[in-house]
Amino acid sequence: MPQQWITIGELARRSGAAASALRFYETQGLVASTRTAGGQRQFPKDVLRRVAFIRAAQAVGLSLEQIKAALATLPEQRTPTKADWERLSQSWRGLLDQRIQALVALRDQLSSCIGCGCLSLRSCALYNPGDVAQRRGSGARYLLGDRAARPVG
Amino acid sequence: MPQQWITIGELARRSGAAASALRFYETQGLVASTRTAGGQRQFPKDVLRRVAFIRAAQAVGLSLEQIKAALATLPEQRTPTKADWERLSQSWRGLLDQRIQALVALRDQLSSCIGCGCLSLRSCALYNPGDVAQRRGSGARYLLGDRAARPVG
DNA sequence: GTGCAAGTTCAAGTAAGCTTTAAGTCAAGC
DNA sequence: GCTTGACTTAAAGCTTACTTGAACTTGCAC
Repeated sequence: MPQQWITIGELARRSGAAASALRFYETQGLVASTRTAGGQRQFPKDVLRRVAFIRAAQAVGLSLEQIKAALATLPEQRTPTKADWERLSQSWRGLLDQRIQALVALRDQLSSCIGCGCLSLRSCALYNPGDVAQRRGSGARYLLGDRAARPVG
Repeated sequence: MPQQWITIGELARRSGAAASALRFYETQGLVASTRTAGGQRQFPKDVLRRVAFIRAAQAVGLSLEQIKAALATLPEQRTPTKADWERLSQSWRGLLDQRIQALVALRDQLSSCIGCGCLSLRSCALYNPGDVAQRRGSGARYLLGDRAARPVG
């Protein structure tokens, strides 16, 4: 096995994530490293796959918390098998399907609103608080709406 | 004209937005009010429609900044006509279409990845930084990706 | 053995869209 | 005239996912 370890700089270059992001991931328990005698991080090479996974999951819309949970279901010591990846990918597909459906429903509502002119009335479905797409919450918005909206007021 | 003005509490109840949110909207210039002699807000009744618009636009995924810009294109003094609403709705439709397309593309990529097993390799399109769905940025995430991602590093 | 890039930690800053809190004022009913 | 609920402001807090800065250390080449 040539070159078992990589530095944070190399990991950053090869994964596309900033070194500061990688350090942040480590504080959050998403990746792990050992240290050199001098205290610098040594990442095992397969952390590259892990970081790639994190970025793909983010593209799907998962939070780091959710990604961490997903990573926790992967085998710790052995390289994940195709079945492992498929399992995760399947759940991603479901999430994407849900989001797409919600957006399509919203778009269709919008289309019918254009037709009927109800946009200026409060009888319009678009204007009533419904469970469409994403919701507001206190603090940041969540792409996946995995946190229920607080009762208003 | 019975009951020309409403209090912030009534507006909150009827619009579904929290009073604190309405005050925040006022600081951001999204809604306006006059004051009683005692300094309490008086909202014109048609601000209800405006707030409904804001919430609908948020459901579509617009930021308050974008909503403010959209509101600025509405006539200030007269009640917006059906044509006004249609114009805005049309642009919303386009945005929704774009987002749906991006998500569908992502889902399809994911599907083909499940088939080919490439999820464990970095040749997978999902793993390479591309312009799919939403992007990370510093700070909050944007549903619409209307702000370019900072260069990594 | 020196110079410099690349690494380290910790704290604070950033973004959006609010909510919460503190400390007080107004309006309305009795 | 007093209580009570609704209202006021300003400032701080919350959340996620990082970045930035300061102050310093390591590692490698020459």
